[in-house]
Amino acid sequence: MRLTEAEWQIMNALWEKWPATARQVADRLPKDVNWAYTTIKTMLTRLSDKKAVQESKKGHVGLYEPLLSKQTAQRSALKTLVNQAFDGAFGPLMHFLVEEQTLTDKQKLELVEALNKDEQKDGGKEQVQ
Amino acid sequence: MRLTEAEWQIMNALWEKWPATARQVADRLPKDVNWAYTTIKTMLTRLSDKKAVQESKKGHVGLYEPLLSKQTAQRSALKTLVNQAFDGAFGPLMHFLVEEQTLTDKQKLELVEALNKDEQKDGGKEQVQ
DNA sequence: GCCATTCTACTACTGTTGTAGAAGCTGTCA
DNA sequence: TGACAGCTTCTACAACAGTAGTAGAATGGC
Repeated sequence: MRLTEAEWQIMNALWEKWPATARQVADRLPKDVNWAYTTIKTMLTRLSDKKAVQESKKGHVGLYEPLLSKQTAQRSALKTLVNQAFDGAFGPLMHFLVEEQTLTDKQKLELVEALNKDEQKDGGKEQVQ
Repeated sequence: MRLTEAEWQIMNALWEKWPATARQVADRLPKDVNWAYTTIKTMLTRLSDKKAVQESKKGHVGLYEPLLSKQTAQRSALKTLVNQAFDGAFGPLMHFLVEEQTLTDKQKLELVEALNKDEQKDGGKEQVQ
């Protein structure tokens, strides 16, 4: 499932807490996103057409909830990125992240920690320090 | 600079080796990309309009070369992804990469190695370029 | 010199995305 | 009971993305 930029905004707002009405979604959008209410409705309808969200009615008011999980969407966005920009392999992406002034030292530290935790989980071999 | 999916294909072919003619770009596209020659020309022209490539003439034949580096394009694609899908922070992306069955053990190893190398580099004195 | 091939420039069509106005329901409060 | 607030559906439309046809200029082989 492919989300457009605007759709990500909506979905992010929805993932935050759901079910939600269109109004609630609107209220949760970043302040710099100044869309008309109808714009949000349109987006939600389109997302519903794409089966990324599900709409139900409480009275005459629409309630929305995600059908697509954030994780799944992230996974597929990442896959698209890797395919189109990093020769289809994670290696180059990793390389890029580590080498290309993209990560702060703090982030590198976090990454090392995450990896260590992961290694332990996996059965604990050598540690990174 | 924002590249569309089709534009990535073209740019990838161009980054491979340049300057290149439209024909050469066409020949380098993945086999499953079956675009008419004119489609590639159109793309190259659009990329030239966007200043992502530069066109020059050798006789009446166009020669193309990238103005936008792959690295820069990667960086900005990554930034967009992180902003839209990972709450604008690299932490969640890292977390995702490490935790979500995305990385093979081999990739993790590579990553650890890259990080270690990087630490050494950063830990020492200034770099000579 | 002429024809087939190969380029180039220009134009066009289609679908998708971003954005929103208009107008019609419904519940509520004075 | 009627005015209003707030919701909904419908409709629109411009910009962009993907894709390619057409026509004319240049080139190369014979």
